[in-house]
Amino acid sequence: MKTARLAAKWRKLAERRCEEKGARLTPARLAAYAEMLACGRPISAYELIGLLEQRQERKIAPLTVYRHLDFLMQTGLVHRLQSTQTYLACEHPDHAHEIQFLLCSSCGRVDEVESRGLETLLSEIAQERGFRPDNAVVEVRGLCGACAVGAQG
Amino acid sequence: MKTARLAAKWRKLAERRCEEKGARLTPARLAAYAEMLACGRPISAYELIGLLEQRQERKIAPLTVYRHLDFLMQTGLVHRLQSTQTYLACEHPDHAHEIQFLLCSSCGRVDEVESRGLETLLSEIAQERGFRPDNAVVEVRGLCGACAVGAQG
DNA sequence: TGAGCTATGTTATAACATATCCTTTCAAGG
DNA sequence: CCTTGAAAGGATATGTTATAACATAGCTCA
Repeated sequence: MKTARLAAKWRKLAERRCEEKGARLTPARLAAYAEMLACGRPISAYELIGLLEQRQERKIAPLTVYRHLDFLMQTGLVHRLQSTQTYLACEHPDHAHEIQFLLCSSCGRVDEVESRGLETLLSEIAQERGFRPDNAVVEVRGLCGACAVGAQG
Repeated sequence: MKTARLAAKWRKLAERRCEEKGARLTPARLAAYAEMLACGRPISAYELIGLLEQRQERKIAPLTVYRHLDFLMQTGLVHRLQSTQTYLACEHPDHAHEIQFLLCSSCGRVDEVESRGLETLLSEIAQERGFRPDNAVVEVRGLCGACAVGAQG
């Protein structure tokens, strides 16, 4: 199966992650992952379908891609951005952890942030209210450094 | 137009908010708002359509309801939960502010939280990265107090 | 009155996601 | 080698969420 070019580093990472989970890194899954890494920005499931169809010169059903995305999210290789219904290859895949995102409204760039302080504060807020948190969606929209400069600031 | 029963308190609030914005609180908008308040939990746009159709005994197009929801969100009377694509009448509509949510996975209950500390921390995190924040989505999923107790907590 | 604005209505379609059912792949045990 | 069962993949259809494009109604104010 044709796949996007994939640096050895990322391939090994994906293999390791799958091994840990006893999951199979099939060609189709690897192809989806490689495509997302090559793309480097958040894309919708249907954009991913388009990219894969172009690469492989055949039709791919939505369900197929959603299954691959689910798999990649479970293995921590891909994140879903809830506020835009898009998916993004993880930039810091060396650890599994809670992540927060900074999304630039102007250029579309996304920064992953890992703030222990934020996680702690969220836990405290929850605890005060007797709430037992499971996972948190934190997505901040605004202007990234480069775009903020351009926009007079 | 038939509308759900709406306490005077909420009606006055809606009128005041619209007046502030120079916007018109039409019967259709009020009906949508009343329905959401009566419902008391987050619902999808299409659930709202169903409720309104039942109440008014006529067909309502999706676009109509989406326009009402947009209006109610702009006036701060309704929030959208990004992680579930649902809408919720604001519980604390006396002020316009950033809000965070605690969503119970078990009973569906949603708590609105207003944490100045969290806003500050998010600003700091953004600033460190040269990011200029506009708005933040913070939605924590987990178990509310009541459900956590039931679940051996 | 009528020009201009806001709101609403109608129809169609785009965009995102899942259900159902069947086939293929592949590793493990006979 | 063969079978067999589980996991993965595929085809088709459908469900769910949201918006586009265009027409009509009703209010406001000169």
